Amino acid sequence: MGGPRFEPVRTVRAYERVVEQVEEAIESGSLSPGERLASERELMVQFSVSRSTVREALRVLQARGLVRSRPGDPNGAEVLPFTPAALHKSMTTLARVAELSLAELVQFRMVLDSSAVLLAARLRTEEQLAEMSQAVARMREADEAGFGAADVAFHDAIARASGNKLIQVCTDVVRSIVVKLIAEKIAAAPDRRALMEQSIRHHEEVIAAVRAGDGPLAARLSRKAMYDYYAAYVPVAERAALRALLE
Amino acid sequence: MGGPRFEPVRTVRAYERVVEQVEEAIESGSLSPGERLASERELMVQFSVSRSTVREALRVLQARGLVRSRPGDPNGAEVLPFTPAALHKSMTTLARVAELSLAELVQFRMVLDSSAVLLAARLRTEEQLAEMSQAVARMREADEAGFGAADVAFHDAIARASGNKLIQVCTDVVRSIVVKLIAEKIAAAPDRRALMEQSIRHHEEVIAAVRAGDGPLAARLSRKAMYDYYAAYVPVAERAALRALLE
DNA sequence: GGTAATTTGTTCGTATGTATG
DNA sequence: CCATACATACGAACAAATTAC
Repeated sequence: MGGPRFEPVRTVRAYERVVEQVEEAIESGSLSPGERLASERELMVQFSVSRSTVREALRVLQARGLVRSRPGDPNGAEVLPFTPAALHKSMTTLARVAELSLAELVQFRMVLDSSAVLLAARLRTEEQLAEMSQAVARMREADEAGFGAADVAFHDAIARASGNKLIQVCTDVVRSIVVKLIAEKIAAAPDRRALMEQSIRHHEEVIAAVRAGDGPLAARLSRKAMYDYYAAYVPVAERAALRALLE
Repeated sequence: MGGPRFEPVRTVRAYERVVEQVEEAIESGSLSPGERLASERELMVQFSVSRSTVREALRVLQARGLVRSRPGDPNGAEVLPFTPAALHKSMTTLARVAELSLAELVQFRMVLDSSAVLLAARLRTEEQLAEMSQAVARMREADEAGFGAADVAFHDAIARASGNKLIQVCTDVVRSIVVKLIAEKIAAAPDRRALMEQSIRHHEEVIAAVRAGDGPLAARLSRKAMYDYYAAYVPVAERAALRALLE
């Protein structure tokens, strides 16, 4: 005994080796968005594997949102710019199989959004502040269809002003999941118009606090705004967990 | 003109149709973890597609962490219990291709962890409080190798006590990414022992605040603890963004 | 323990629809 | 319109691995 410490061998499939190499090339930047991979027939030569193996690897890379291939394209598969599509997909799956409640999703939004607004109050530029104001202006002038889009633009401006790309991406992903869950309920709300106007007032208060540089106040207002907008769709028993964030 | 409004047709690949059906079965619960899919040869009959198509679909489902297949397994592919592996993968990819800085990752941890602790101060059970104390006790008695594991256990107990599964998963994913980024630096820190003791004191203060039910205090202490532990590894220019969360 | 049967991993060949020039 | 090259999809075959008898 006392010999070399061997490690268990994990048999790694051929297609995985292909995936690893292409993934590494993309994530390290040696393959940039817009560039093309070689054709499948060429890749099978470069990797010394069969066509099927190349294709299985491409399917995995496509599922991860890294490349896209189209039939007939004389160039090979296209390297895609990063999109949070894969993150969105896995978080949606999480929401379904882990049975995330609407309350948990809204609570998560309250946390991220208020944190973004706290940071934005410190770090925002004048341009970003103008974007927020313009978004709210569009919310006021928009019909019920355009309201949602302007609201997204507002929250996205906040998230960008936070200076944290991870907050920005997660905010966007979770927001779209929440909206998809209750879009019809929101559209069918009897007091839709009143809710929209209340939301606009809340947004203006948040902007005022951000402009004044009062991060903690802006964060509190942001949480309150989100609670008032979504609480009606959350079962009564779970609202207490949301209110715990309102102090 | 004035005829029916046709919609653009998105050609959908055969393997995608297979993926959709299996995915729907799993996410809706009609296929549960531990259950088996039919063998590839049977699936090609059920879906009326070739074996290659079945395999491409299985590769995608495997990449999403929903199933696993092993060579020779007389049962088909196994439906897996949910793990955040896919979420972890896509967030790691995000970190690399979007060039997330360590500062952004630590900032995100500060936001999530302090929110979890804020909620935990309200919602924790006595058992969860005991788990936190036990974890800190293990941190004190552990060597430098066991310290990290006990620290993970502490933060996981906090996250679970928050009552929000999304916070719990994201905390875990981002933590592991951060640790992977700077594990060697932490291990090589000259004042490692002092940092560990300081961290233990901070954790005890957080527990005391949670026990007292003072969420805002616990949250502040949590942010301070994380800042003190990680700031040394963050470039000086980016530390200001972290301090913005310390009020 | 050894052998047979079945399954996945992988390869190869072929046909078809599609995009480019 | 045609020729070329491509991705999509199918089917047959062999190797490697696992289970069950």
